[in-house]
Amino acid sequence: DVEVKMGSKVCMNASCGSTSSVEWKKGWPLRSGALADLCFRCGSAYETSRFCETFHMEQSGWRECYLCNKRLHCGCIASKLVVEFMDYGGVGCSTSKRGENPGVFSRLPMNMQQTNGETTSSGDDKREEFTPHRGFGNLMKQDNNVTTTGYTHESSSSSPAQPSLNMALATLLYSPSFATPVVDGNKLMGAGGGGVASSQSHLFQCSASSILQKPSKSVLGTPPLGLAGSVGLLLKGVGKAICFLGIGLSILIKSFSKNLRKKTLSASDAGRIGRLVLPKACAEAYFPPISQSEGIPLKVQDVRGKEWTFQFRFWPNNNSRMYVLEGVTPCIQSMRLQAVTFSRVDPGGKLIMGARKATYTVDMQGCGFANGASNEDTSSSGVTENLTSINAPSCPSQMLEGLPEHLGSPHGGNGLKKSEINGGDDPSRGKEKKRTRTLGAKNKRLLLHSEESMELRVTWEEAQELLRPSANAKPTVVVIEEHEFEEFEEPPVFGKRTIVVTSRPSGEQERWGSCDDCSKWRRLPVDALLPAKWTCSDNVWDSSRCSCSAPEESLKELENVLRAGKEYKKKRIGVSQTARNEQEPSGLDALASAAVLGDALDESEVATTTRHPRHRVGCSCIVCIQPPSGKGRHKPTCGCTVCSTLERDGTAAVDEENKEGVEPEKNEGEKEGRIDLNSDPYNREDAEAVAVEKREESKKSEGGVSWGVSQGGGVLGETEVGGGEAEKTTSEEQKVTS
DNA sequence: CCGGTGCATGTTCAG
DNA sequence: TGAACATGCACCGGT
Repeated sequence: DVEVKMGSKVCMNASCGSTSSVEWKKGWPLRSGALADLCFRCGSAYETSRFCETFHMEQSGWRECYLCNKRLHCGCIASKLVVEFMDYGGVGCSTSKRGENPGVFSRLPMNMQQTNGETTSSGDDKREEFTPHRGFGNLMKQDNNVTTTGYTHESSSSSPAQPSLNMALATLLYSPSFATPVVDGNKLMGAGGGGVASSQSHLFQCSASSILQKPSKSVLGTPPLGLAGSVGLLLKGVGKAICFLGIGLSILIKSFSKNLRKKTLSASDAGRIGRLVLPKACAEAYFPPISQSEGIPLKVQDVRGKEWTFQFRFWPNNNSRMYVLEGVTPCIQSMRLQAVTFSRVDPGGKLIMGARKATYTVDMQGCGFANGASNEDTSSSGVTENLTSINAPSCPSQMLEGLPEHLGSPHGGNGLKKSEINGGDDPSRGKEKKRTRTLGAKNKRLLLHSEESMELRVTWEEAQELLRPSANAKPTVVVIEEHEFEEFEEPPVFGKRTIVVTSRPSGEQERWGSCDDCSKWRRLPVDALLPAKWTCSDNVWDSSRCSCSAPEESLKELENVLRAGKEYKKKRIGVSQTARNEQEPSGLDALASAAVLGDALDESEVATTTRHPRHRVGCSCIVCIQPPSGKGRHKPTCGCTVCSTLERDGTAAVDEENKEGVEPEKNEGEKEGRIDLNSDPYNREDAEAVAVEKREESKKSEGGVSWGVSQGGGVLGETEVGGGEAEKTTSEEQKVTS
């Protein structure tokens, strides 16, 4: 079993990854039926039961063998083959149990019968790769009858190869509080099982393989994600993730290998009922097998380590099943609070901002304007009201705990005044909870439209232009439906808007930024990235103009450009546009409303809903503002605000934007009074026209803030922003050619 | 009366 | 045509 090849293999121990070894050894069984390649060192450790001790010492999941007291690692791929979950609680190692289960261990390859070998768990993204192949799972099934703990694999599976999760790994799915999940009416474990409540017999059968092998349009290639900071949920120990992304109302169910499934949340999913219908294939591939309709509780961990418990169950449906996750509302809502997802779409580099109303508003308030305050400080604006309209979270603390940690960003000191938004209050979570219960939709909207919040009125375009990846953010490229997204661990920051001018005959570009104090324009490196608050003193690129007292450079070229832009803007927008802007809400409220929830600004559309009789007229909850599916479904070509908004917001929007090449100006013109998500957030004419206006206003006021509200520094909450090239894009979009 | 639960039904889509 | 899915809705229990 030892190969003496060098250089042609990679040690499949993710903690090692060595490509050279004097000897290559075989490790755990792979899905393909082959055995993992291990370098000599890892292979030796594996063979001698020292794998865990060698590589996983610091990881959780260690247990003690009930029989021999040997320390066992029960969370990794190798150990699951050699760890037995005792009916009466605790675990036993293979050595101790072997005699009881010869059917299992006698079939294990190599020394696995004797090893307590452990393999990688350091990289969850590798886990599935190391998953035993289906045949092995079947083999292990035989053991089911031997060491049954009462968990009987469903024989009437709707799928002949119904996958089952490795219950060894799945033990982590069950919290101690669910020590007695009902499956077939039998307890998985007796009391005192310490949460170890399963039979080893249900090996992770690589059930997803059917999906993997049969890619569909919804099974997409993606690099190992590790969730990449997205708002995700990890099925602990299973190497699967459910990723709630703010992009649209989508749920990405992805494994850590190469498959990814997206499920756009329907109104039902995100509605007050709190039930999320799972695609059957996903449910059977990624979730534990269930035989009873009442299902089992699933512990799911989000990327912040927060655990959620959902009830995974099914309903009989025709002759099949409909799998649902119950109790997802708090989680989804929590994600809403913290998850505004910004992703860059290629080609085009457009930032797609997926946001939900509550989320966005909260984030916006809580970040750039919060002076470090938590963004759960929804304050008097009642931004969490919308949650109430759906479902009060069962675990508000979770909602709150999941909020962004970046609120004290150094970028956050400028811009809108928190006190102007929330009255200077810094309510506790309890307060927020209280408000959540008491404020209604109308209150919220009224408040957001109030004068206090006027400074929040940033247009969609403006908001997009201000978003930048945080300085140290390194994107993880995720491919979703053939479009690459850059996911960032760090939330975006609000940067200062600058202008790139291509004014020289050589075509060389220049970037200009204005001082927040004196409004003088300063020439910057073309790749400069200004913080939200930037003054002459921060001008490290030009020592002669690093003070507000220094004269401004000749702006002839720039001003010509800006003037031209302004004229163009005036032509295009016209008087009606202005009037519209005066009447219609704009800015964050509109943006937030339109982003996901549909254009709630169009009250008439919302008010006429009859889809949810229990919802009152004007209800703007997520259920009511989404176009119905089924009978009342809107046509694909439906141009109503709800449909268009949802399309724009979701990954569907990504497709649309790329496929259709929507002309922003046209759409903007067509949808008066709305934040048009079709519009190009970097509409350069708009940007420049605005720039001219702002510039002139600034000049008039002698020292006013150049860009009005544009300095909102800080960050959005749990946010991803396409940003590795944000500056590039920004420069492109704001480029002005003379 | 209201909200939760479980199932039925209509629609869409893939084979 | 059947499977999958979204959601409508009847029923039931709690308030």
